[in-house]
Amino acid sequence: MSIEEIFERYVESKIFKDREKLLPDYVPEELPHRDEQILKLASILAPALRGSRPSNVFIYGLTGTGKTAVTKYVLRKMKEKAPQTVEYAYINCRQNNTSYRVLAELAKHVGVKIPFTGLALGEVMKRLLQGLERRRYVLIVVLDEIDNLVKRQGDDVLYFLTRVNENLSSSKVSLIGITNDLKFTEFLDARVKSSLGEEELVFPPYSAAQLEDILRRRAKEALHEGVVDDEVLRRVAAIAARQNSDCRLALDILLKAADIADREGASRITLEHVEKARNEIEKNLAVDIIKTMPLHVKLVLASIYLLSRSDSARMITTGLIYDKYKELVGKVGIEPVTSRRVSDIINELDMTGIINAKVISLGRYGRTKVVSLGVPARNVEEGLMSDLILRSLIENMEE
DNA sequence: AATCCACAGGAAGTGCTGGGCG
DNA sequence: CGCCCAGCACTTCCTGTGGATT
Repeated sequence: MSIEEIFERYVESKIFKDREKLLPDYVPEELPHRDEQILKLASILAPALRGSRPSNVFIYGLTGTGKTAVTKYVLRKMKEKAPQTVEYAYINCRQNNTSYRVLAELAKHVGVKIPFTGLALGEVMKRLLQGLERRRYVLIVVLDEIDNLVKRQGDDVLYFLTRVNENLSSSKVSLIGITNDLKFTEFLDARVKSSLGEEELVFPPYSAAQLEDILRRRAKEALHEGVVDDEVLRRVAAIAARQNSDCRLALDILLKAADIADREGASRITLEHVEKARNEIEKNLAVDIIKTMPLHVKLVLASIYLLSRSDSARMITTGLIYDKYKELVGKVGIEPVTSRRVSDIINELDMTGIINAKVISLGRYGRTKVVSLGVPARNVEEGLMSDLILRSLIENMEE
């Protein structure tokens, strides 16, 4: 296929009308099945329109339940209504996962320049305060995936932000904390907890039927007519429903399936396209994470991988992993990290979902963690193989 | 009922990076 | 220039513990 043909095919796609409408950060004009949450959030935040400080809000809900979309949607509407008095700052705490970065990001919204490293935290807070004082508005700060911040750094920043109004006369600050960890508040200082949780909002998962409805509406915007039928939509909805009813995943699969169909030059999306899309998403997720892991993390993962294929009956425990890891490290000729560190690495891997780890007690034979792979072994292999050191290591072991 | 294994995982500290500020 | 800052990857030292075996 020539380059012209590829471009030509893309320009006059038989599948897409407007591909952007399926991208993850697109917020549609209507958010079906979230009316209750929209109205509640709007009524909580409404005082900002008159220039008074709304209550802080805490939003719970699993991934892909529309928390971020609803929040952005409501704030956008408010800003349209009162562009002079209302301002909002959306900060994702997964990307900005340190106290410093969150404050620096916030300062940027207020128009204060903060270098990305070097300053003392207290200094950043001072400058942020000065910046806020120069303004006259209600600033609504959205801290998305806030659990990432608190678990790693503690709640110092939150404490500062909940009390920031005491030091301000012209501007006001409200907080919206979003998390998908329902037990999150346990980590919080009591004062922060009560202040942040002035209002709470829970986002229940979508039902399969609701997912299907959302998909149908979105497909209408993004795809040409007749490209998907109900059977395909139902299938996508069913897959997502099994995964905690994650709507983002549902849209992701639909997009990928549409991409595959488009690339093949098909005129409709079939169940096979959906199946391929699902596999590809699953694979990419794992492979991408593995590729970017630091060396020792890869080595630990390689140990688990090798153990799981050598003796499938044997339970894989921390001690076994550490022995294998030392063996691998020896072959490469680098110094091993301590077992304490490996224990942390196993936990890190567990959090990504690439492995599953569970503490169990073997009675007399101690207390340990049993580990298993959380994704297909070939995906792990593919991820590890992209690293030259790991590649030669694994190929040697297989002989 | 007591013991004791094989770790789990907390606390504190080190050395390094990449940057301030005066 | 010298000193300070935050963050990260890691070490050192440590206390805690579920439950099969004695």
